[in-house]
Amino acid sequence: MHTRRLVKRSILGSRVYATSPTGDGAPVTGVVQAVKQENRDASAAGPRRSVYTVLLQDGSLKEFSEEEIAAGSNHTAAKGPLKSSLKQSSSNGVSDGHKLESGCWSPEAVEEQRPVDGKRVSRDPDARSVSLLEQKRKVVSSSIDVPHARRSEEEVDMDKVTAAMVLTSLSTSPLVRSPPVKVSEGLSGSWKDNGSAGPFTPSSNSSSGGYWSWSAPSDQSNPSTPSPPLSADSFKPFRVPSVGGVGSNPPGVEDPSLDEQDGSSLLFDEPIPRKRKNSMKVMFKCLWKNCGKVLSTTAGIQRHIRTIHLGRNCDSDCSDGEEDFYYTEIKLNTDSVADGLSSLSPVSSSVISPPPPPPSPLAPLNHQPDSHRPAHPSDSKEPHPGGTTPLSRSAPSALYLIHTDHAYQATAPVSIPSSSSNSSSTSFTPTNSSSFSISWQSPPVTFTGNTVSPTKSQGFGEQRSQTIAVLSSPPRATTALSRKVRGEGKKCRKVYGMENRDMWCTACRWKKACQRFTD
DNA sequence: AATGCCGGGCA
DNA sequence: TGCCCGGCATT
Repeated sequence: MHTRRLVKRSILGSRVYATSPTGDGAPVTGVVQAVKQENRDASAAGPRRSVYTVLLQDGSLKEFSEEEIAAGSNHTAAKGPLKSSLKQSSSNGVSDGHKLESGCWSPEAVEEQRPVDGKRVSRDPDARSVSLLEQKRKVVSSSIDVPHARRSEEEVDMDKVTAAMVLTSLSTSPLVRSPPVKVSEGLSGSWKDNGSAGPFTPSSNSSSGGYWSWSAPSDQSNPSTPSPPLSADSFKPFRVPSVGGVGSNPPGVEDPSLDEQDGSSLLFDEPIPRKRKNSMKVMFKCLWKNCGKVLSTTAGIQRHIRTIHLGRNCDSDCSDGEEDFYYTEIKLNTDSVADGLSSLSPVSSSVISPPPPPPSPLAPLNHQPDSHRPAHPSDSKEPHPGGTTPLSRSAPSALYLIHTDHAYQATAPVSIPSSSSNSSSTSFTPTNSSSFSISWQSPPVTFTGNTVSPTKSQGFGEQRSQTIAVLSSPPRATTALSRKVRGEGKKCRKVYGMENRDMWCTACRWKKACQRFTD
């Protein structure tokens, strides 16, 4: 049966070589559009039993006898109209042995080939009818190409329009200033490739290297490296609805708009629920001893470190990237502390506007060890303004993400007081120059160690992002620090159940942290 | 209540 | 070191 199907497929739509109809003997290529049986179509010029209607390269249809053509291996979609030749065609194999087997088309075979055809093919004993359907199938599939192409163009246009609209709305929105950036970013590749460390360079601030990380807090699984699969996954869902399921669109044309939609969808629709919360501000904190300077741009913080602490005056070009060691990225949820934090950035608080805040996400708090940095002062607790003790807890409010180029930079838990009910703006102040410690007022917060590496986009590939998720909760800081965050994924117990305990990983069997389904 | 897993005990 | 389990935290 398979062979039969192969034969059928090999003839129709196949590229063949034929002697030139002009008579000069020069070989021409064409695509077989139909096969006729000579005894049924006496008008056919073919001397033998089969006549092949071939669509030639110039678009004309010619009929050839078997001897006049040689089948090629390649299937090529027909591009021209074939109606005239369809009616009387019947299906045949390439060789004589196959072509006259009128009964060779078993209903199953036909059904299998045309599962979507509403008509009952199997009822028709006549092979010609069957082959007619086959022909139609070919024609349909081939004729689809044309409309598709047209449609995709329209779609692309629509996408462009949509993208433009989105852009317009976004760019005019006071809350969202970065999307325009994303557009340009999208051209260079999937914006998700930024990972958690992807630098966004606002068009208005490209030189200063303004940086917005749009990564999700929980993107820890792929800290800094691009994740094509992921982006592809998120790509499809949007692509399908927007393009209408039409395949084979010119990628070059379509991608930008797709990125656009994808991006906007990510911004507003949140395809991957837990991964796309980004109502965060990204700040960069100088980790230098006795310097808690917080800037809003990587360039700024780098410059600061380079000039102030490293004593270098040269441009970032001559930087060896050492600055990266001395600052950390702080991501913080802006939902409730945006205002309080705005006072944080002495430099360009205006530059950072709260990203579109989808209601607060799950709050993994990524915590950066600071151990490596020179004489880190932040171990000392910053006297909390409100007189509350560091561990005092009030209403939970926000979560903060602290990103660092190097996870080992920060060992001491950097705690950020979430200003919730009281002292919203005062609780988080780097003013205490000696340390940038923050005290917890809110429940579990997760710091992610992520590569800040603004330089990454500029060719600095050396920074590796390392993500360490540490959960610390104020109430039981001691135990919480040591205890691992409960994994979200399925564990052996869940997967295999108690009855299949022998299938568990050893860790699960020993009631230890699961090693098989790690999060 | 179920689940995940740390800490600790035992062989 | 491998194994097991009490007990706690989290869901």
